[in-house]
Amino acid sequence: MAGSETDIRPSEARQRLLDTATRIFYGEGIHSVGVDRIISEAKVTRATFYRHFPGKENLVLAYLQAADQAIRGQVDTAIAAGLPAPDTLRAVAESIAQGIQSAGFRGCAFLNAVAEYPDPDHPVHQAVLTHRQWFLDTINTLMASIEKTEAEPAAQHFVMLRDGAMAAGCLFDRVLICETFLRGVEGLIRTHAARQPA
Amino acid sequence: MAGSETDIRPSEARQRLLDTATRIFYGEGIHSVGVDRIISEAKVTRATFYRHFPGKENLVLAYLQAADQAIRGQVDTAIAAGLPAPDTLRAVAESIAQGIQSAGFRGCAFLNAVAEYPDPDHPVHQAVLTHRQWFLDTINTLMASIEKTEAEPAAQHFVMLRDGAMAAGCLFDRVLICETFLRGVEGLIRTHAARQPA
DNA sequence: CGCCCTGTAGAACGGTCGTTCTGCCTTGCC
DNA sequence: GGCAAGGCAGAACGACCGTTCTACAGGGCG
Repeated sequence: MAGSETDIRPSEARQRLLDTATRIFYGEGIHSVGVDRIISEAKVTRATFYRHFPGKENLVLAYLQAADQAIRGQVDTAIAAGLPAPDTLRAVAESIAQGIQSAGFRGCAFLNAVAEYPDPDHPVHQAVLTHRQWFLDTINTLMASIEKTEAEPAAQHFVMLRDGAMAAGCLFDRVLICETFLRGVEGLIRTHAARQPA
Repeated sequence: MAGSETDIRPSEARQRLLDTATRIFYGEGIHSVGVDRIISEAKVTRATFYRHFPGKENLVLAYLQAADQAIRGQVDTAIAAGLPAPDTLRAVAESIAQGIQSAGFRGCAFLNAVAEYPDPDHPVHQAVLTHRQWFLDTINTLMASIEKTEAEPAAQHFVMLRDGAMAAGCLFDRVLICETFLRGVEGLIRTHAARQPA
C-alpha cells in the first residue's frame, strides 16, 4: 500500500538519506563522494538505500529536486507578499544575498552540479536547465509587469548578476559580493523602471 | 642536465599529455575522468605519464596553469595595445564574449574546477583563487585609471558580470548571453567614467 | 664504448566505486 | 496468528581508480 511519488510519509530513512546527500553533495561535490559515505553518515544500510533509490544518479536528482523546491518556495513567498514588482525583485535579491551570507554557503547547487555533468543529455544536466528556465521566466514576468518591451534583457541581466554573485560568493569576501550584487540589482531595477514612469 | 620548470623543450609526450588533459578536463570535468583515459588518448604509457607528473593532481594543476597563462596572454595583449582604459576594458570584454561564442565552450575552467574542489586548502582551489585575484586586480587597475575612488566596486561589478556570463554561456543561448554581458559592461564603464569627466 | 634519459609495453598493487545478494529482526495491518 | 514491508547487518560482485613495478628499445653525449 506504499504510496507513489506523492506519498505523504517519506519514510524516515529516506529523508535521512536525502538530508545527508544534500549536505554532502552540496558541501563536497558529487563525483568525489561515494554512496558508502552517504549511507554511513545517514545511518542506514546499503540495502535500505537501494530500496528507496534505484541508484546514485537518482539520489542526485532527488537532491536537486529538493533544492529546486526550496528555492521555488522562497520566490513564491516573495511574490505572494503582493508588493509591487520592483519590491518583489528586491526581495528576491535580498533572499539571494542572505543565502550567500549564510553559514556553509558553497555556491549555487545547480551551477556546481552542472560543472560535474557537462553532457546536455544527462538527466542531471537537464534538471539544472529546467530549474534555470523557471527562474529566468519568473524574473522575466516580474520585469514585464514593470515594463514590457525591454523585460527580457533586464531579466537576463538580473540572472547574470545572480550567477556571478553565487559563483563568487564562496571565493571572495561575501559581504563585498552581496553589496556589489544588491547595488547592481538596484541600478538595474531603476533603469528598467525609468523606461515607463509608473 | 634536464631543465627545471624553465625548460624550453617541454618534451613532446608531456605536451601531448597536457593538451589531452586540457581538452578532456575542460570538456568533461576532472573527477569523472581517469588517468587511463588521458593516457590512452594522449598516446603515451602510464610510465611516461608518471615520469612527467607526480600524479593526477599535478596534472590538474598544470592544466589550470596553462589556462591561466593563456588568459593572461589575452589580457596582456589587450593592455599592450595602449588604448585608453575604457577601450582596454571593452577589448577584454570582447575577448570574453568571443570565448563564450567559440566552439567547445564549456564555461569558465576555474569556476568549473573549484566546483569540484570545494576545500579551500586544496592546491587546486588555491590555484583558482590566485587566478581570480590576479584578474580582479587587473580590472581594478584599469578602473582606477579612469576614476579612483569607486574603482573597486566597479571592478567587482565587472567580474560579477563576467562570472555570470561564463556560467550561463554554456546553459543558455550564447548570443543572448554575450549581448547582455557586453551591454552590462558598456553601462558599467559609462557610469564609472561619468564620475570624473576626462 | 657506456651511460643516462626518454619513451614503449604490460603486469600488478591495494583500494574504492556502484551495485546485488543472503539473512534476520521488528512493526503494523488483515 | 500470519504475513508482507521496512529496516538492519554484512558479505560479495566485477569494474575501475590512481599508482608502482619490471623489462626493453632508441638516441644523444661524455
